[in-house]
Formats: sequence, structure tokens, C-alpha cells
Amino acid sequence: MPDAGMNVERPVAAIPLKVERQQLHDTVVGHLRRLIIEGVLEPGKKLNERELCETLGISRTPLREALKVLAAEGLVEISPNRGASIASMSETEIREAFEFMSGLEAFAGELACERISAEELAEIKSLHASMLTCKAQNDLPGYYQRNQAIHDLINQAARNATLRQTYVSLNWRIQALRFHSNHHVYKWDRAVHDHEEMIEALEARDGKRLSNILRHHLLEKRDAVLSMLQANTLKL
Amino acid sequence: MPDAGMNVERPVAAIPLKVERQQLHDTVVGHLRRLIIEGVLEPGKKLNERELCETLGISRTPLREALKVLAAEGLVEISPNRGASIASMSETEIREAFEFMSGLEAFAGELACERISAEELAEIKSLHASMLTCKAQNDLPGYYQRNQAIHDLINQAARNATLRQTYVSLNWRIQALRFHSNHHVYKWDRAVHDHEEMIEALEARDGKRLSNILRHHLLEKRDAVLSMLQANTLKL
DNA sequence: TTTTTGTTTTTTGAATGCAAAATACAATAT
DNA sequence: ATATTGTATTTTGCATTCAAAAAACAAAAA
Repeated sequence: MPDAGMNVERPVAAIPLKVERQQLHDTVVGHLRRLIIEGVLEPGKKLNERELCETLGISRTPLREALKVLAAEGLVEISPNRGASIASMSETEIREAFEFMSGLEAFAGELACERISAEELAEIKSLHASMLTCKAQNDLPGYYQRNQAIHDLINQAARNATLRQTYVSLNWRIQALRFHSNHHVYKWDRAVHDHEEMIEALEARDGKRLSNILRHHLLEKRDAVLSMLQANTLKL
Repeated sequence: MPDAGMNVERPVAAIPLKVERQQLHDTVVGHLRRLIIEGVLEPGKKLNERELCETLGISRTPLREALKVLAAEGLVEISPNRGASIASMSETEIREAFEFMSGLEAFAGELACERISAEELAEIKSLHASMLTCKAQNDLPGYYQRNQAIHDLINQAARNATLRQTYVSLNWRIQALRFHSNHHVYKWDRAVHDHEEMIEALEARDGKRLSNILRHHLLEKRDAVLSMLQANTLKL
């Protein structure tokens, strides 16, 4: 007889009932992922197990488990008997990653048009306004964060957990690039214009249009990142 | 000075130079994946580590590493301190998986139209013919295998490794369903007709059209699997 | 000097061991 | 009898250990 006479539920709002527990290896996955995305651990860098263990203050077992997971995600590469290293993407891989992302976002946009709620749409509009403020103040990190949040919200509005999982995972790999391509400032106005069109399409629930905008938006981002990366390479 | 005077390369054809080595945990991942996809390990089944170790003839360390990887893939679920079990999909998850797959295949089809080679197209046609033979002989496994191969070839023709990786991984999860939905015999003629249209579109390099066909093809498959599953559930 | 071969050191792969948590079970109280 | 608390057993999480492979280094030969 569950729930009978249980008047202790949801004391105030939607506080999740059970305590969140994490296994050490999960914590390590998150931690390492962050270090990779933030560019602390650079692409190609060899990961010495003993060394990393000491740094993180854990033993080899959970670290190795974490590395296997990150390898499955594509952030880390493991060669047998030779250890792990941070994955580095070739130009081709970068092209493909962005191409795939353009497909993912286009599809998510189409679904979002059918399923987005009024609240979510309002949230996106608000984020867009906030993004414009950041732009006016030349606040690049702020701009970037809002931009990311908008794309993320559209993706969530697609209401497809599997699609979302793939999106998030691919996004990590793409973000890992960001810190090695100089926080691309490129075609700022064009990007803002794209976003305005995106919102229009969303409001009109015009899936095909949103889909097209997102597709091209991402392909432009790809080109920007690629040219940044090439410029960087030349500098070295 | 590498390669100097090395006349021992490629004795006959394209034999890969270096010996393929596998780590134990990788072997185990593949092995378990197969067991899950083939339905030997049923959804929801609890995996006892000690037990599995004895069955597979390995120790717990590589097994646990393998389980983490499979969990990242979504074939296995791990709850902290409580062990692993074969993932089972809810109806919603199944809907979403197929919906996502429809998006993936549609996008892959569009790319494939731009990039497929004449040889690949011929291969697909040949597979289609072979599939028809299987149909005529009521060879369901054979039919299914060719069908799978055609979709796989289209996906490969998209020439995008990241997209392909996601496709393959999602396919595993979908295939794991197959053995619990009675090898759906559903709408056989309609499926064949779809395939003929797909080939037409590919030949015409009509990306949009192929994309649409694949999208609907997958959504029909979704409905077939869902109704099969519901029929199965009722039987129990 | 350069290349090759043999040896030492380091690093990784996998098994085992120990502690903590969960489950199963039994005993007591209601 | 049912519910609850306490105890024993099992199972999991993580650290450690041991063996195998790779890398680094040194010695010998060309």
C-alpha cells in the first residue's frame, strides 16, 4: 500500500524525492569531460594513468572505467597497451561533425515547430533579447552562452530523448574545438539575423523554414571554425 | 627513412598491414552486444557480475569496463550499488528511437544522393533484386538481412563517420527490439515498393525525394513494431 | 657514427582483495 | 498474522597487486 497516509511529499515545490548518488567513475567522466571541453586537456595530449590518478586523487580502476566511457563518446582515444589520449579531430572530422550537427539541428527544429510550448517560445525570445544586449556590450562569453542556450532550448522542444542525447554528446566534441579556434567572433550580424529568422519560423510553426535556416546557420558556423582553425595553424 | 627497400608490402591485395589486437574489454563489449541484440539476454534482465564472469571466463574488471561502455551506448542500465541490467525501452522510447532514426536516415539519404558512387548504386540494385528473390521464396531472415544491408549502404554513401557511428549505435538498440516483436512480417509489399522508389530517387540523385521516402518508410516501420509489441503484450 | 640487439624501467591490462552497501532472512513485538 | 527491527549473506565499488607489453636506455657490431 504505497503512498497511503504519506503527507510528507513535495514539501514546497518539485523537490526530487530520492537523493542523487553518483558513482566515482561517473563523477570522473563529468570532471574529465569538463577539462577536455574547457581546453585544459589539449587534443592529442597523452594521458598517463598513474599521473592522472594522483592529480584526481583516485585509484586506477574508476579512472580506467571513465576513460572507456569517454572513448565511447569520442572525446578520448585508446590504443591497446599504449594508453589513452585526448582525441583530436582532423579537418575532415570537423567538417563531418558540423555537417551532422546541421542535420541534427534541422531535424530538431522541424519537430520543435510541432511541439514547442508558448512558455518555451517566450523563453527563447527573452534569451534572444538578452543576447542582443550582450552583443551591444561586446560581452562575448555572455553572447556565446545565450546563443548556446537558444539552440539547446530548440533541441529540447523537439521532445526526443535519443535525439537530444546525441545532440548533447556531439556538442561536447564541438565545444572542445572552440577553445582552439579563438572564440570565433566572425559574422556576428549575420548570426543575429539568422536567429531572428529562426524565431519567426518558430512562431509561424514553419518547420521546413526553421529547418533550412538551422542547416545553413550551422554550415556557416562550420566554415567560420574551419577558417579560424586554418589561421591558427598558419600562425604556429 | 621508412619504406626504403621494403618490398614485402601488400603481398597479394589489400591485406591490412598491422595485426588486429583487441583488448579484453572490447571483445566483451562486442560479445555482450551480440547477446543483447540476438535476444539471448532479455530486456530488464539483471546482470550478476560474479555469474557473468564465470560464464564468460573473465574477471570482474574487464567486465565492469565493458558494462560502462554498453551503458553509455544505452543497451545496459546501471544503478549505483545495485548492479547492471539489460535496458528495456518504454513505448515512448521506442517511438522516439524510430522518430530519430527516420531523421537520421532521411539526412543520410540526402547526402548519399550527392555522394554515392556508381558501384555502390549497382550494389544496392543487386541487393534489392536478391531481396525480391528472398521474398518470393518466403525467406524472411534473408529478406531482412538484404533490407538491412541496403539501408546500411545508403548510410555509408553519406560519407559521414559521425553520422554513421550514431546510426549504427541506434540500430543496435532497434535491432534488440526485433526479437521481441516477432520478426514483423507486416506490409511486405508496401516496403518493397518503398525500396523501389528509393532506388529511383537515388538514381535521379533526388535528395529531397529520397529523404521523404526514407522518413515515411521508417515511420511505418515504427508503427508496425509498435502494433506488434502491443499484440505481444496482450498475449502475456 | 649509425644501426642493431639486449637489458632495464615504466606503463598498461587484468585479477584479486577488502570495505561498504544492499538484499535476504530471522527474530521480536504489535 | 503482520509489521518492524536487527543480523547474516551476498553483491557491488574501489584499491591494490601481479603479470605482460611497451618505451627508454645502453652496449655491441657494422
